[in-house]
Amino acid sequence: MDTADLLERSYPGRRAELKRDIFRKALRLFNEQGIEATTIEMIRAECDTSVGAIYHHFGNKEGLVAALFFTALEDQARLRDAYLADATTTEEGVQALVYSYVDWVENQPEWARFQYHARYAVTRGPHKDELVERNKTRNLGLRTWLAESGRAAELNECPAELLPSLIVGQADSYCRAWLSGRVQGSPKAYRELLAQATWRSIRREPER
Amino acid sequence: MDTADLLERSYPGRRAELKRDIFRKALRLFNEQGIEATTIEMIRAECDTSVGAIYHHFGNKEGLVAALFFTALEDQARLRDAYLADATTTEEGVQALVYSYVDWVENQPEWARFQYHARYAVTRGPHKDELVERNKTRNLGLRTWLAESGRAAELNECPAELLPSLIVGQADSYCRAWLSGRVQGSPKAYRELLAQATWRSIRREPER
Amino acid sequence: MDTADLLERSYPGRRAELKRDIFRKALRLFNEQGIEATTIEMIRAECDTSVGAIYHHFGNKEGLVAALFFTALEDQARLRDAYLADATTTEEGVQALVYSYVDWVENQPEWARFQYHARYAVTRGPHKDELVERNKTRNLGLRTWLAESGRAAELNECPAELLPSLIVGQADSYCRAWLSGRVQGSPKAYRELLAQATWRSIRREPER
Amino acid sequence: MDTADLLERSYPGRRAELKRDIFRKALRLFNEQGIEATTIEMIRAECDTSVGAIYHHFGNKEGLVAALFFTALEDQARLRDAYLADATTTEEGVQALVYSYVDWVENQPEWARFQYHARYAVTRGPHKDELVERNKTRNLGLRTWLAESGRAAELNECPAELLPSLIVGQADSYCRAWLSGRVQGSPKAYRELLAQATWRSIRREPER
DNA sequence: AATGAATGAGCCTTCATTCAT
DNA sequence: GATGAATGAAGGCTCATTCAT
Repeated sequence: MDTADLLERSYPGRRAELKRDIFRKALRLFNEQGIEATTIEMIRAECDTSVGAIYHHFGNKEGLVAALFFTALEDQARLRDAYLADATTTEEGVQALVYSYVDWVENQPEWARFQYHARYAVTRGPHKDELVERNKTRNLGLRTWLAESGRAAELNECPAELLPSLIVGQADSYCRAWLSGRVQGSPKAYRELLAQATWRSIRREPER
Repeated sequence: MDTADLLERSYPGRRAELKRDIFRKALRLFNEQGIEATTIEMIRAECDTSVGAIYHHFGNKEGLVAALFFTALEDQARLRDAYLADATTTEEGVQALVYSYVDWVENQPEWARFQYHARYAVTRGPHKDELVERNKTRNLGLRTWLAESGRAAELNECPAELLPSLIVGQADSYCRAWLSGRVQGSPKAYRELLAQATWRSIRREPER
Repeated sequence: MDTADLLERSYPGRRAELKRDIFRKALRLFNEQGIEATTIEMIRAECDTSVGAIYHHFGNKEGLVAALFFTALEDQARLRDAYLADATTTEEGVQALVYSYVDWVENQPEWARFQYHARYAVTRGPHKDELVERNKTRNLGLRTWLAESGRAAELNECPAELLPSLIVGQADSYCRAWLSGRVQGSPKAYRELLAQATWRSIRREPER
Repeated sequence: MDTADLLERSYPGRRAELKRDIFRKALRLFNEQGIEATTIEMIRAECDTSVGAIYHHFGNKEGLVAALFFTALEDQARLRDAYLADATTTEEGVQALVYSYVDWVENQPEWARFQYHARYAVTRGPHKDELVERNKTRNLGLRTWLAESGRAAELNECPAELLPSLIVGQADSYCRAWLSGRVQGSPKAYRELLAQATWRSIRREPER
């Protein structure tokens, strides 16, 4: 599954063709040049359209960035929820979170890269409220799963606010390194190692 | 130890007073407004100096960002190496890495926050070569420690490129969350939990 | 024929009205204040437009200077080729070159003055290659005429690279003096004297 | 005779060493980079001195340009007057003017090149009155020679304001072409051809 | 005489956005 | 819906010049 599929999934139909084209090209430019360094004119040139058309579809530059960002977040959550649905035990659930994270980044490296850089801009921009709103809805499934009875018994005691970092921190760290080219090995190739390490670090250890 | 101390350490002497003042104020503005959104004029006004003086000392905006960034990296490495020097066992070494990371972020939250955002800019800007160069020298101590005989025997087998993410990923993730205000608990308060989790995830487990 | 005509000839049509206006006003300012001393803001104020419009049409200041310069060169060549077309003998050809040079400078003193000062800037700027290119095409007619059979027999032997200076040097020198106000007499009033002097200096003299 | 000699001649003595060094290096920079594009800082770096020292010796940038310009003009006039002193006939005088012009440009190409570009700046700057003043004194010898009885009888009738261009126009034109690299042949190699052409163009022709 | 940090007016240029066609 | 010329606020940066040391 590649970028085109992701877009077709998010914005289906023939009418939205130009919109999807702008999305695709803007995503590439934002990653290659940086969000601030990418001008509307560059996007216009790449898409062979007019600045007016871009403003017609996305309102303004921040609107385009936010739209891309939300698309990325929601696609990532979609995969996570799909993996989580198949997990029965707590260990399988943790594995699902690590696998889905790693797999999504490797399948959608452009969207992943963009998401890392765009979060800062969107968090401060006029769409920050919409972001908070969407975060809530999007993470409902995850919170439900975490809250299921019996979880606490299988995990080492630890503050709730620490848990997300313990679960996804190592995978996240490696994915960032891979996206920035500091390491070569594909995240997917290490997903078992990452999931096992994570599980060892948070499971409740048997009493001696 | 606060920001002023860090600066006095990096740029000692009376002559460098203005330079240190620009540093301090620019750091704050970059964090508050964002690097791109902070203008030279804002810094000038804050320091009650002239644009010429800023350019005289740092060449240009990118030079100022790079100087701040290198200062942060080197101060962070200084603490890491100090902690590492006291570690004897491998477990203590891993603990030193986690503790120094967490402690530095909490002691220098402004520098830490800046460093996260500035890396992207410096990596792409005209100081990228200097960054690579400095990275090499700065991390010599760490690489030496990691290469010491006996390490492999105490750690679970894993690719070398994966190890840094396993060691520092969880702490890094939590520090980012704390700096951005998504969590409240101080990183230092969790440093034992983080170090233990890390160690459990990478130590070589006894054969059953 | 004045500056307005020259421009209407070079950039015809109603759409180009603003472009022509910028041209006209910029030419005057460049001559009055000097090219370097003329700021985009001065041109903007004079044309009652926006800086953006100037950049939209000419790219940047160097682009505007180059556009003016090429317009001058091409208009001058147009007149030269027209005069040359009517010449049959070699003497008439030389006369055509001197007359057209002198007449053009007097008819278009602003363009002539500008051309003298802009050559230096364009030769060193980013349009230098375009200049070389255009020089070739523009001087095709002249080179053809000079190469016609029989020329050598009517002229004193002299190196080819010296000939242009012999033909146009005196007229050029006087035109510069006139444009800078060092002399009063109109170049056109002296065009016969200049052409005769030139012809005497290069014609093949009868054997004694 | 080269640039160093010219300077030793104009500013003799040991104390003036730094002054001469600034002169030499500034001349080169002005020619290589252009007068406006050369900054005081560039000159300072080249001379390994301080900006203060430059201002101490020349007042300001315009003062430095003017000092260089006057040095060039006066050296050129010195050679011209020396050549003229040896001429007895009118033809020899014209020859002396052409030869001295050509020889000086070839002996002092840097000063010649500079003089062409600096005239414009000095003519408009605060030293313009000094220029007019100096022109008068400097050209006394030339005007005396031109006014000597009998000249008119040997020259074709022509307006006085036209004569300088007739005499020096061709040589000047070729020298400019040579300095700008448009032609290769050394001016000196063509000095006889140039002087002869000039003489044929202005001498009084025998009645038929 | 020499130094060089400091000044600050002013320059060129960019670019998100608008709006008449 | 589409176009792209026009807008103009604002930014980074330069550089001649000054002056305290």
